[in-house]
Amino acid sequence: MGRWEPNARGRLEQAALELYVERGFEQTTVAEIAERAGLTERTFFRHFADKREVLFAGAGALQELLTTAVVGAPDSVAPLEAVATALEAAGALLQERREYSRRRQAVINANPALQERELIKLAALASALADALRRRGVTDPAAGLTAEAGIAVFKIAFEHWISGTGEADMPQLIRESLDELRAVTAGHVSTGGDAGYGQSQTRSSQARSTAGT
Amino acid sequence: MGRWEPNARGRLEQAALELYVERGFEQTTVAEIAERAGLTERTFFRHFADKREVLFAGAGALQELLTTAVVGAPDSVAPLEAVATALEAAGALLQERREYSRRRQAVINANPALQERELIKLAALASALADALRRRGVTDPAAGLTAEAGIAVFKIAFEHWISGTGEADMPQLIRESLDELRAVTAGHVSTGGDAGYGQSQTRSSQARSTAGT
DNA sequence: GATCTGATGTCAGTTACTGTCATCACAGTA
DNA sequence: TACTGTGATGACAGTAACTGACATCAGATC
Repeated sequence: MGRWEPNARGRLEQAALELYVERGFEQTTVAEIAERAGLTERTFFRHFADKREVLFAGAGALQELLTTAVVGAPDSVAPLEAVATALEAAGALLQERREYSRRRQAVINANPALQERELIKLAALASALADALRRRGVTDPAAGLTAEAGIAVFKIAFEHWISGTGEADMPQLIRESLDELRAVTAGHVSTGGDAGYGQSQTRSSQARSTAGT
Repeated sequence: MGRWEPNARGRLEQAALELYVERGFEQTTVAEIAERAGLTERTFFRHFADKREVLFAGAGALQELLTTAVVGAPDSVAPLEAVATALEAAGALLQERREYSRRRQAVINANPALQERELIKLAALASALADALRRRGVTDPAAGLTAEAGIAVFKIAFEHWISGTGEADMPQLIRESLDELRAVTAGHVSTGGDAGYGQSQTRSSQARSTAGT
């Protein structure tokens, strides 16, 4: 493989995922990844900030998609609904690369250092979503909370999707997860120090049973 | 300082925070921390898994407090309320060490690697909260969503508290943040593919204005 | 064909982190 | 008092992630 073979970055990504699957993340050295891609260790670090980042190259595009969708939603759409619709679109995209997502997530789930990286990417998504909401006129702290709630909904739906047998539909799972969140948070809004207790938890399980297929 | 001075772990924690504040996290070597604590680098790594972990020694106690509070809450209390009450107790605890929290958070906010560690600690808290809820009989996915929602509420409240001038009361901020989440998520629970749009976002800002002091 | 530019290779260096074994303080015990 | 076991620490060598500096090469432009 000559020095100027095309798509060095893509070759590094593929080699890394292969090796992480074959022998695990920690048991793989950057030198090995580079060698399989026909490059040197130094070149790896020119394309990716560190050994973990090679698994998260697509995060930028996802963030772009989400923020564009939120900013572009009609004014009449409520903030959380705008976020939910954007997440559904992202979910539909993920669904097109199901096997890749599975393999990648298996690697991440097997390594805490990779989970840390995933979490900060999700936090960055939440931050970008909050910014997009503010551009829609949503004020703080509602913007931040709506964004965080959206990411929580996505996380739960994604977990369900990735661990399922393959039948589940991501946009639908996201919608169901959102319904569940609404059921779970529905309750008396306190007006001061003393809280409004006494609500049965039957409420959430009832809502869940009606939210399904 | 002799070889067997007491509280080696505590000395390492203090030396690390001092140095991270003085010259920054990345500009501090583990050897320097150990030297200031009167120990060696090797001993540092016997007490802490890595250079970041020294800032998160208290996470275990916090998790203990939260899960105990959730499991011990009366049966009549709704899941999200049980979580909120536990978070208020944790917030009250944090408030007793405000200056320490401030310094520590400033260090974390200045370094992405530390933010990653903080996020995985929060994720662990969410996971522990979800487990505690399941022990109360809450089913999935409500347990996971309620826990994630609780952590989101806490994150927003904590940000507000740490960036404020010093007057704010953590339990109250948590309660207000929860109210805001309830306002933001309140809405039509969809029963299928098409979503119930058309809700004005005025709702959330109105709720916010009434939730304050 | 000369030159410029950007991607890559080479090499030396720092530092986080680990494995291994020696050493020390202290507690118990005869 | 001497002996012994135990746990914490020190000393030292080694691996691998990551960085800085400079050389080199392929292709585009003139």
